Amino acid sequence: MIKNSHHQVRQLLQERIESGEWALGALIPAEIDLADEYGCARSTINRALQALADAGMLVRKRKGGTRVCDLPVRQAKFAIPIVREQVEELGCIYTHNVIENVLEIPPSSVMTRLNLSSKQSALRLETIHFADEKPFAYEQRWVNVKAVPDVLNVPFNNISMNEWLVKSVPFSNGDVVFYAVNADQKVADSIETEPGTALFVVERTTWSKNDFITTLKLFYKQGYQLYTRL
Amino acid sequence: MIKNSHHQVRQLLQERIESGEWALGALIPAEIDLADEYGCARSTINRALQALADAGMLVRKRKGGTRVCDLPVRQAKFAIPIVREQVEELGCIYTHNVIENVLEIPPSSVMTRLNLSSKQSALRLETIHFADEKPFAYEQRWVNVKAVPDVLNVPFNNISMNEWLVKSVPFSNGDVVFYAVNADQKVADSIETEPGTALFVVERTTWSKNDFITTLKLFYKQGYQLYTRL
DNA sequence: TAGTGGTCTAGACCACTCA
DNA sequence: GAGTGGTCTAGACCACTAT
Repeated sequence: MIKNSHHQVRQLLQERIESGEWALGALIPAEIDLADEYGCARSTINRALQALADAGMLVRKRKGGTRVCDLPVRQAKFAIPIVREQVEELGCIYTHNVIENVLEIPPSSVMTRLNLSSKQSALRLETIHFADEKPFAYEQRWVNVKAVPDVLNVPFNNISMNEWLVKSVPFSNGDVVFYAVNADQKVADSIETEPGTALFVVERTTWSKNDFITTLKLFYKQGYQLYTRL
Repeated sequence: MIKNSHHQVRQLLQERIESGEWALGALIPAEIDLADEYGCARSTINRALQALADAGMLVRKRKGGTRVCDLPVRQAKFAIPIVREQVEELGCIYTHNVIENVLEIPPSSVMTRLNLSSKQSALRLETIHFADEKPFAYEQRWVNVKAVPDVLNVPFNNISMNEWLVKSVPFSNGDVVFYAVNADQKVADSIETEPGTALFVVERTTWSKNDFITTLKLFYKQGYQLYTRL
């Protein structure tokens, strides 16, 4: 009767789903029956089934029972990395260069994103990230100094703004957008490529409780790929 | 002493982390102590802490105790959608047009990805996806017919290959790569744009148990953005 | 070796929702 | 009303690992 562990039970149940023993949308036995079949407590079955439901393989309803998901959704989970870590994972040495660092009134698009009123200024940063002294990515960032006043006193020689913010405002929320864009002259110059080159762009805005912290665009040098697993 | 539910306990604990009450890397009280403090069973605390650890906020070790994660990793989860659903979410009518559908020996790059030996042929498909009759994305796909022989008998007028595969081989694994590319002449023609335009590309390979199923490239029309939440 | 988290159990009660 | 999953509890044992 195999070992009782929710991991093993989960694995066994998953195999029964993948093998097609239970068709898409089909009702599977109730927790008590499975507990009996596998010779374990109901709560062990419950943990396994909840995990499979989290993974999108099952849909559960009280009284309605548990069904195999009829419209399987492939979902991917990936980590939004710090640029330095991406570079170092490639086996390269990371450096960066802050080419702009000014306090000024942002354009209205940024004002909206950071939820600022019209008179407030914000910190504008432009940074080039290097891998082995070759340009890797170009970053345009605005920081809401009202939300993180300390930012004005940090010297960004050894640590990038990205990393400093992650450590100072650790568990913020955010949204992320990925898209492709043709490099304009300015971006092209920054990462030493031709204008018009297709670049992968990440746009990110983060906030914490009620304060908007920062918004940024990150233009990766051509050839960059974001990889993930289903 | 508030209600006992792992959801509520999780929320309360999360607030203590976000507020900075427990610093980055700091040790937090043991499960038993927290159970005592919140007046609930240890297993309730355990569920809450495990959830926070899953979310990347805590790191747990036997005997070592539970610590706030020192290097918070922002992770995002998103669903890999079916193109039809993406189009319909925009409020547009979805149609598609299969412009190629041939059985032939694939190039070696595809052969490797599908784990085929050199003599085996595979199904090559090219599809244009439309939103309100305007091109939305262009798809190049190879299908391993040995893994899904039925595919040869399916008429792809009403259902796209993507959807048929999702339903026929429901819970496959896969990897996904995102990047940007300049449109070549062929792709540009397919989605009615200029060569050189920066396009967002998704490359995906899926497999199930031991069989490789399909590999594809999806070129989205300019302006497409992939959105997600941290 | 001792303290911590990981897990299982048996029983219980409740919330939801289908018929 | 009855059957299902959601959750809590108290107790137990084990696996790991810091000291």
